[in-house]
Amino acid sequence: MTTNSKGLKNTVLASLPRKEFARLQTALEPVSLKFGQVLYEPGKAIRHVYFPIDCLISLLTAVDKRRSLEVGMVGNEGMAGMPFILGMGVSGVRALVQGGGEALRMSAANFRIEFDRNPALKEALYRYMYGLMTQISQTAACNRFHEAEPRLARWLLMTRDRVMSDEFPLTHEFLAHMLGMRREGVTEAASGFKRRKLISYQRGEIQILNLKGLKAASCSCYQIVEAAFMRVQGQISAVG
Amino acid sequence: MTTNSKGLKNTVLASLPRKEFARLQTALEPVSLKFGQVLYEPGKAIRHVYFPIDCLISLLTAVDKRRSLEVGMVGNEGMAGMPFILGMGVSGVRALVQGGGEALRMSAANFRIEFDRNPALKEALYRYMYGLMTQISQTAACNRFHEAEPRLARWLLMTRDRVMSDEFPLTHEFLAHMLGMRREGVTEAASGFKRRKLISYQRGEIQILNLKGLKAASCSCYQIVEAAFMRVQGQISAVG
DNA sequence: GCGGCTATGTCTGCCACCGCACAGAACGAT
DNA sequence: ATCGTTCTGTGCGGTGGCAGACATAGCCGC
Repeated sequence: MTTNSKGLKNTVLASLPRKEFARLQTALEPVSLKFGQVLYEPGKAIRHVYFPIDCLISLLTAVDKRRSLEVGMVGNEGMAGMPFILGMGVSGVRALVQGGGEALRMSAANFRIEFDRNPALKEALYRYMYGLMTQISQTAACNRFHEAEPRLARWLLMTRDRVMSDEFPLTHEFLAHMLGMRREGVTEAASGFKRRKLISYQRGEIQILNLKGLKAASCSCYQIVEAAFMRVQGQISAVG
Repeated sequence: MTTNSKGLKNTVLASLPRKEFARLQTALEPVSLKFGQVLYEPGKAIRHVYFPIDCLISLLTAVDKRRSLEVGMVGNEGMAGMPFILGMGVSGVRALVQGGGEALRMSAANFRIEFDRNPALKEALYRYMYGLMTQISQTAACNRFHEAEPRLARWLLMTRDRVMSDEFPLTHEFLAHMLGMRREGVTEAASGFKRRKLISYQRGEIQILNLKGLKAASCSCYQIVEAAFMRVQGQISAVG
């Protein structure tokens, strides 16, 4: 039930002791999320929390009608609906399904109950929260300092890690919204990668051809963020 | 004990029921923080948590030797050492005293104990965490999209709100590190404000002359962030 | 009151990215 | 097959902010 048809699973849920997970399970409901679906809107109430299995959810902050920026990415390493673990019922950001796939969801009411009486879940989610904070902080700096190409590369790599596939549907327009730049800028950066045979794409389908090359083209922020998640997942607790 | 000589106080502590605060108090220790002091380094253990009273702590992410960016600001509305409430003992960011002043601090060990058995403190801090997340997300977008002048204005306003004074020590060099830009860029933006009589400054002392004008010169991110903190402070809980 | 240090002012070239405009190309619907 | 739509490619002028180099001006210690 944690795993989908391909044997993938949500690592937060997978980290729970069997007994604690068993209690959760009855309240979890498998759902299939579709590309473009909007899960949360800023200022609006959160109805469900989502544990991605092989889908990908983007957290976006908008500054005006046209311009937005992705501040966080939620894949199978985490959960969407973090305000809830802080006792808040409304989202501060827009949550958008950026890669379609399966997830497990739970109603807000059920989650509140389960979260309160499931210490292992609590700990796992608080630790994930720390990783998410690190990710947000790092991407903030990245988006400020680094140029289009490295940022695009980082983004593709992080997406790949979360959807567990070298190929995913994605238009330049969409990428522009994520990276906080113009569609033309994305085209330029992407066509550079295409020419160098790092990726290929056509009409909304992107494929990673040369993983190593893409990593070399990305900024160090990629490693930093991924390392941060590794760290929070790996250990029992960093508190001495 | 929550209040300093000028009657200012830390709002997190002030929000606690008298009884719960009383228990905390024995473990709290008043300290005077000096400008430039470094409280946390990324990857290093956190020894104390800090509840600012009239000082200001900056949370910074560095991308290389020269370039850094402020991702969060902690004043008397919050606490420094948030990883601790997530069960982590190391900081992900650099914490720097940006405005000298008084604070109450508690050792990591004591905080862990108090935090665990003080539900009111827990709730207040989790709610503050939500506000901090909003702040970080918003400044991420702001730092990406908005120009030097509005960003500088926003930063001065946010600082003013937290140090509770229209005047504070601050060099252009320092501001540059906060805003993720060059010292020369800060000089240019600041001299524009000076010419327009919004601020005045000389050798590391900045003074706000025209608050309204400065607000008009800042971007909307200022209101958005401040409104977010108002919201988390004002209510019992946003969960229905 | 001199020399050194730190803070601020200004200039010159440069470049990544923006805004806009438009052209081609792939796909879907009828 | 044709048309409209969506996606991608590419050009052009403009500009904010970069890098670096200096010049000036307060402040400090001796």
